[in-house]
Amino acid sequence: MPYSQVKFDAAIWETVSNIKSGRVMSYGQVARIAGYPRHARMVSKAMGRCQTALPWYRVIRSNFTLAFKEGSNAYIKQRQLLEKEGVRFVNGKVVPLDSDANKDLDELLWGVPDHL
DNA sequence: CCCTTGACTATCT
DNA sequence: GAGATAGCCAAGG
Repeated sequence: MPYSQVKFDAAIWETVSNIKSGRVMSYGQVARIAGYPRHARMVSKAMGRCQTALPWYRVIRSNFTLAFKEGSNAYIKQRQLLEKEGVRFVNGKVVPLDSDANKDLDELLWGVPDHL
């Protein structure tokens, strides 16, 4: 089957639009779940082509950092949108939802890891 | 064709 | 843990 950008885009948009508020997913995960493994790099392209509203900001790197250059407009916008949904950041990295058990008191109270 | 470029990832040093 | 390296794959020059 030849690569169809139309079908690829549709699959990606579908997957991204299903990410629930306050949750995030990596580019690789989106690509894989959409049925296109190893197409992480293409996910951003597909999202850029989407004309309707899409929760693009819920897609981040596999290492829990944002894909845009830190300090850039896009980075700030994405971070604000995520924080508005309750996503917390520590050291520029998104805090996984169920990691509370692994965090010490200082980090829970102040959002600052002890080892700095 | 060959080469470069990414909103990427995994695996070394 | 920060770099370097090597895969990855579609687009565009």
